[in-house]
Amino acid sequence: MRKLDESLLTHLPPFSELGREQIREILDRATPQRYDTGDTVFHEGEEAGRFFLLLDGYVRVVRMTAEGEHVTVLHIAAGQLFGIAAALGNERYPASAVAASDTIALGWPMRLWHDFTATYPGFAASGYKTVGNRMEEIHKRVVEMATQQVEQRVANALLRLITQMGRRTDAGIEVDFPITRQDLSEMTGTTLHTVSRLLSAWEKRGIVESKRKHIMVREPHQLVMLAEPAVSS
Amino acid sequence: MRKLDESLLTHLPPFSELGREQIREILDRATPQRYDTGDTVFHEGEEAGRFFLLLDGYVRVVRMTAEGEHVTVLHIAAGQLFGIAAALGNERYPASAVAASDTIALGWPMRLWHDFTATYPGFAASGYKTVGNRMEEIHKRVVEMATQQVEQRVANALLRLITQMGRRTDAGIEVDFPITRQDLSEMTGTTLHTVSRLLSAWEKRGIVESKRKHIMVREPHQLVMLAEPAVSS
DNA sequence: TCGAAAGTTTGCGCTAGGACAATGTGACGG
DNA sequence: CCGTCACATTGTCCTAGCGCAAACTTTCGA
Repeated sequence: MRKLDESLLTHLPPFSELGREQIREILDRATPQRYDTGDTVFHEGEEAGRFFLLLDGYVRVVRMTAEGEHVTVLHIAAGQLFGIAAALGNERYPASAVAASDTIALGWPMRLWHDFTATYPGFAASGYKTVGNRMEEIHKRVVEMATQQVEQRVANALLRLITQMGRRTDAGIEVDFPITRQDLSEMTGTTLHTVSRLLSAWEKRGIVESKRKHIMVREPHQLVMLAEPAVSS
Repeated sequence: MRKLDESLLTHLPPFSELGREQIREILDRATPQRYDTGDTVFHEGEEAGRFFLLLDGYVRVVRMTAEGEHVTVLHIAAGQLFGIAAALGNERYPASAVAASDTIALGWPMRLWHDFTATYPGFAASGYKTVGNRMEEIHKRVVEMATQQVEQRVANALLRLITQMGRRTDAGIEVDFPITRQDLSEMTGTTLHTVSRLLSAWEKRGIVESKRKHIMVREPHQLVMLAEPAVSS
């Protein structure tokens, strides 16, 4: 296997303060891994043996209920750490990680988490910042689920997807990985039927455009309007 | 003001590994503070100037929507750290903290967070563990809100309250701080009316017993049954 | 090239639970 | 002791959105 290039990491937050040799050390201990769309990187409840950096693609963080229903907690984009259970004092992964598109990740044995945070300046801070951002995002989810209607939640979910993992095209912004109505319903706590109806309605109004597994937002601003709670006055 | 006694902290996780003198140092830098029921310890969005340890009482972590609705994210019991924004790389508090009962807390300037984590063994780990537990709890909230009916959510919320902050009495387990239907509805994303109806129904069945601002669970096991998703078969 | 599987759309009926409204009741300050 | 306020209960109505069901379409493997 050929050596990984240092440029992979140099500009990423967890490593941006580090020198060439330090990055070399880190890379030499990493195991790169490919995952196809739908592959599971790790399972909820499994012993947290490794932590990861997503180099390319997208990963979905999913929890499953006793009844087998899936709930998507958040999405992770390239450049971010994930599976960092150790940062939170967990022995096991609290949720599953599933590749939302074909992805490449670097993995390290979890015991190195403590080495890395102790040794490399900025690494710990960056990791905790990541945790903080996710905490913030999940808080928002809770508030949304507690206060908003389904249409607003789906609009918000879609807006989040295009801002965080959208691909700009000449016709609008497209979600950068294959996504089904079912996926969107698992992000918003509704059914694929309702999502389908909403997307159909939005498509009629020219706000979105979608083909099987692809969703493109033509009028983000319109979607923002839909995402806001209905004004009564 | 008289000196705080070291025994306040010795057995609490963040400090359990520390010696007498270290605890003394920590206490000497703390500012104790009383809060009456309903007082706000800090506001969402406010600059995160201090972090706290709850010595006695209960604190509610609340977020507010643009429309002024409150959503209770979680509750904190005595012995726990809170307002630890710095642990997550936040400059501002991501939510408000409101005293759910008369409480006493110790506060430290936020810059000491870094000193404490660097200086005192076990302190950092304990703080991150706290964050991890809360993350886990919020995950569960998201899953509940996405998959369960209102009755199940309220039952779950009540179960959580009596396990984490319940007071055993001879007639059952009582929520250990004043709590209204409104409060419970803000924890579960429903209305106070629906909560009232549920509690009335449960009271008729002898599962709970409630007077104004007090809720006692007589039959926790029955409540557990209600908290589980309806079995169809 | 064809069939099956996966994803999507749409119709219809029903109900959980929200909105609105009115009344009841315990607590507390003057 | 009384008035007021905060909290609680309950009834009635109504609709968002789920469950169920059927049909359609795209993709992909044999």
